[in-house]
Amino acid sequence: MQLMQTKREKTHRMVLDAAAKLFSEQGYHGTSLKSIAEAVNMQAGSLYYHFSSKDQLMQDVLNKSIYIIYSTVKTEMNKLDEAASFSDKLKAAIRGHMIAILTYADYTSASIRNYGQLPDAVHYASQPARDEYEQFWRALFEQAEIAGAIRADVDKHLLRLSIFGSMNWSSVWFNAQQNTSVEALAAAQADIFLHGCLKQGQNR
Amino acid sequence: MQLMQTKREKTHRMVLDAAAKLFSEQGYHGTSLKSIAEAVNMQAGSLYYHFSSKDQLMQDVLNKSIYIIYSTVKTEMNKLDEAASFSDKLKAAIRGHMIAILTYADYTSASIRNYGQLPDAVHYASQPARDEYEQFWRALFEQAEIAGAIRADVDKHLLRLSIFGSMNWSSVWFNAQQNTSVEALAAAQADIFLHGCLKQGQNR
DNA sequence: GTCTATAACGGGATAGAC
DNA sequence: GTCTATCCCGTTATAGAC
Repeated sequence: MQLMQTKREKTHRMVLDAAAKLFSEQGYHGTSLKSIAEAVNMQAGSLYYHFSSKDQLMQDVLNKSIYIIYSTVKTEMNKLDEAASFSDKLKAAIRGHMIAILTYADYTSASIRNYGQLPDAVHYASQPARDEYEQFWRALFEQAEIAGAIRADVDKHLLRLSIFGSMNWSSVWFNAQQNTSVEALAAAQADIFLHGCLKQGQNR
Repeated sequence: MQLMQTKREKTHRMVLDAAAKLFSEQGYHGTSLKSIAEAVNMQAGSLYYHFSSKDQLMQDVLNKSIYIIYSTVKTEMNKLDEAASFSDKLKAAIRGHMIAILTYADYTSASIRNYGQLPDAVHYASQPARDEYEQFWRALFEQAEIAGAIRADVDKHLLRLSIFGSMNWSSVWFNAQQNTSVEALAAAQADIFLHGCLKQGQNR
């Protein structure tokens, strides 16, 4: 086991962190290699010792972002015992996704905010990992439907996309919010999607 | 009243339409004036007869996008009679926002997807209009709270942001979905936020 | 109104010194 | 490993012809 990082590995990581931050703030095309290099006190040309191209850099940010999100969600799901209800599972999945998104905001928001605006090659290279994660969510709602946990007239497909939209959009506004914990936020998100906002038995 | 458009006005609009489409697909920084000009069979230099700069072009796209969304929402709200419940109002507001977003997808998605990735001057110039629209939604939920329509333990602020996230994210995935009408989609969105997805009285 | 030509600049990427 | 120097290309914007 090799916990000590070589200088090469440390710098590699610092560059990737800086790239993620700038890609998330200014977009892929709005970020120059020079600005990434400046963020780590280097010259632009030096980056090529660590990365073969700007595309490669973005690629690595994307892959890391998807890995962080999916593995955090898996961790939260694994905390559940076998008798967990659909509500518990959805809450855990949302908690994992939100923790990942808001804790590793540079990576995940770089991924989310540049989605669909990247060179085709970069986009396609990250598609398989994205699909695999999406498949996890599809399965979650399919199981819930089979178990009879969700209303029959709710479109599962739309429900999933709605939840994704809410969660992902939080990476845009979260910085402004210092008062709420990520855990509380995730719980409140889940509550809205599980029970809606109307007062019980009320329709006004 | 002047319905006839001059050639100048027609071309101006065609250029703006092309810019909105490309800004939405490739982002502000990823879009060159040359590609906008090509989309309307012109040379890049000729655009400057109609617009003073690339920033100005983006500025106009943003303003038009916000105007379209807010005015469509107002139109839907005005269709309600005075006795309308909070449910009716929320449904109408969501319907208006969704109709605007999905019908004028080039403009609205150019605005949504480039949010926070634009030059400061461009961003700030559109802030007042954005704030005004946000204020409409804030007021909607404040009235609902006073009227006792929403659960006391629901965070109004988060609820609004969640709904915005869901709606805005739909501009990312909607192209893939040809089977559902915008009206039906909006109604389903509203239903999820009003009533949640759980089967009544169920918590599994 | 639109064209062509061009100025002025910044971008990604490479080569070789150290 | 990082630097400097440089190549080559695309970008925004302007000027003047038509």
